[in-house]
Amino acid sequence: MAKKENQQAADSTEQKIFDAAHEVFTQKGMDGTKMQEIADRAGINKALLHYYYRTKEKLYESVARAVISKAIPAIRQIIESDLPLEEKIRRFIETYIGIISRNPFIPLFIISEINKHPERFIDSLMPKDLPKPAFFFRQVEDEIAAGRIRPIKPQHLIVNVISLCVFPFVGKPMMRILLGMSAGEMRLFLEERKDEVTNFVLAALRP
Amino acid sequence: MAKKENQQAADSTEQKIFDAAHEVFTQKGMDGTKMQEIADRAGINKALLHYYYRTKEKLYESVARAVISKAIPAIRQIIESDLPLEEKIRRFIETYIGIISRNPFIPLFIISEINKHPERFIDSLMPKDLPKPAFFFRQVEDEIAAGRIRPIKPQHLIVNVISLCVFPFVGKPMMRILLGMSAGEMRLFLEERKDEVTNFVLAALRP
DNA sequence: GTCTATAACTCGATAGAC
DNA sequence: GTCTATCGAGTTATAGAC
Repeated sequence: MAKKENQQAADSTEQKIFDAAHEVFTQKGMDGTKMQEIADRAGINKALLHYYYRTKEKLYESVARAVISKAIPAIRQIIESDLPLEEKIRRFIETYIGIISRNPFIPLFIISEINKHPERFIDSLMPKDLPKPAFFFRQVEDEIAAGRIRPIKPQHLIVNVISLCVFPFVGKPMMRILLGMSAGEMRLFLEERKDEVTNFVLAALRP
Repeated sequence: MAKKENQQAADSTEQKIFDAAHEVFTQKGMDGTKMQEIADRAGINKALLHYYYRTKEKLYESVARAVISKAIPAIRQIIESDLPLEEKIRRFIETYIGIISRNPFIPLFIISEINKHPERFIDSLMPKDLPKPAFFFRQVEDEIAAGRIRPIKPQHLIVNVISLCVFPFVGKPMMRILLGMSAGEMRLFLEERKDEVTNFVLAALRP
């Protein structure tokens, strides 16, 4: 199992704090998180948190930065690759849903925190190497011009794909209630999403 | 303009408090909201908040209950109607995106708060008259059997439609950054979603 | 009903012993 | 490095005058 890159050994105090903070912050957000809860989960006391990370703010930033910079590169690589469009869409969906399944709290964390502090994210937490969708857009337009897919604005296509991948995880509790599913049924249902989203998107693109 | 149903006249103190609380709670959530800010926005002082709603918790519950019970009936009506499937999908998307456009903070509020306090929602805030998707499911299966639409699990169809409607609004700031849009461009882009989602879904359903 | 003043409490942060 | 104890700022909640 991989360690957090620029962190200490997995069971150092600093790492235990970081892991505990990661868990609590991503589930409860900045405001909802208490330093006491992080300390409890790390099996130490509050004073130590401040010894390693001077303030709650700094600990939060450390977590947020790690979360964001971990989420982006995989996506970027696919978006900017020169795979043919259909294969690119397949891999994007496969990879994206895979990441979210393994980190189900991350999307809502990012969305909530961007909404609450847009400046902080844009100014200091946003990585500089965002995916550049320009090439992907040209690719879509070429396929449309060649009559191989139905006309659609590339921006809408990308937003549609992301929506179909992310939202069912973000809105899981809502969906469960609406569809009347048990926790187990919901898990199975979400596992089907890779195939479902791929089929749905490719079907929508047929000329 | 309609008044909140079971509330006092629109400019009574109690109503002013409720409206202010509605605005702040839906944008900042339970934890992010300060009673002082609600008091300021209502043009009164903190003590009065406690006079009308004994605790912050009770005020929050009052708002949350109103938000949820307002969001559901319009949807329910369409889902359970006996319109033909295509028309039902058209109206659902039209209505749903319309509601969200006019109340852009509501979806994220509901999603965040369900995730933070699932028990509270399910136990005490969920209305009893949830939309019953059973009839809609049968309708989808009939269309598939008749060969009029491509085979798809009805549960996935409904989740797909909701995802396409809701997520772009919830993830607006993220989408703006990714697509490099100005606030104005984003507004126009979201206005196109009614048509885009309708076309996309109906295209995906072609046999 | 509405206000001012303040009590009671929560929580991030620090001091200081070991 | 780690702990206990405590401070101090900020918030919810109440007491009491008008």
